[in-house]
Amino acid sequence: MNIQWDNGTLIIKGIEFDPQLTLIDSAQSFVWREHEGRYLASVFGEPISVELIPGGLLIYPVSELEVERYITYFDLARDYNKIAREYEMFPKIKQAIELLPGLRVLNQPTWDVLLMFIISANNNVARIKKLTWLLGEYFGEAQSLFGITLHQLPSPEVLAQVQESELRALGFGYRAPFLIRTAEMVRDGFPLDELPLMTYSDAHQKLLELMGVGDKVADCVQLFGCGHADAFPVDVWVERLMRTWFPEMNSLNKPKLQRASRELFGDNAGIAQQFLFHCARCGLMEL
DNA sequence: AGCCAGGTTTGGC
DNA sequence: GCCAAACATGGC
Repeated sequence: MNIQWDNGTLIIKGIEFDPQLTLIDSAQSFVWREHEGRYLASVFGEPISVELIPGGLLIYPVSELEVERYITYFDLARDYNKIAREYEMFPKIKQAIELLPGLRVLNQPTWDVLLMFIISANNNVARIKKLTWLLGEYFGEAQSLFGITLHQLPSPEVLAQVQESELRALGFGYRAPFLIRTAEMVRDGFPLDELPLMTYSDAHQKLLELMGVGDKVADCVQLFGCGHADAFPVDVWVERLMRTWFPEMNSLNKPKLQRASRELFGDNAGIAQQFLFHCARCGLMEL
């Protein structure tokens, strides 16, 4: 990986990164949008853009102090080829990783992931995107980059003050009180910032205290927002694919399947999960 | 009309 | 502890 920073522009060469796949299509973040070849979002309280350039990736604006933060956010330091090789004994995983070059597992702010995946419960990707967008548009700070208006997601303090009826009117349905209740808990001291430092199990148990967070949402928050690469979210697609491609899982109920998969796939279970999930959901591998 | 979507909560055993 | 039903919404 070759990193060049000059006056707010960060150029990274020698890595594979597919912004369309990672930021838009893979359903791990719902804040990004594409506009004329650029991918835009408000992250870490400021607007940011990503675009592919010949031989690399251009990120703007980035201060010199933020370079490391964005390397981490886009997970550019992880060696995905090495992970593929380490899954030699699981051909389905190796195959899935090789089918999706440039897909990376983002390391997003914990709070953002928490909001997006409370919304995701028993919901479809198009509507999760729409509702995430509405949350920012109505309650988050507006910002602008290249003439495009972007919105941050609301802070816990702001969201905790929103009326349930207001969220329901926007289409959040029964998730409305979950979002508000969780915002109150985080505002009142729930230790979101400590989760990345905790073990998988400790963080998982802690997250379950939040309203609207069950096993699956907790795993997503840990994988996409706490750096817990060993978290293994089991949604309807992953349950389906595990039962088909790993028939030994068929005798297990969902919680046991989750635990067994996580233990079977080890420290990078969540990385593997993301590739399997996308392959199954988009029909790249036959179920 | 009925089923599905990156499930969680609640209540009954 | 395990299981079923209820829960909002929109697309097909």
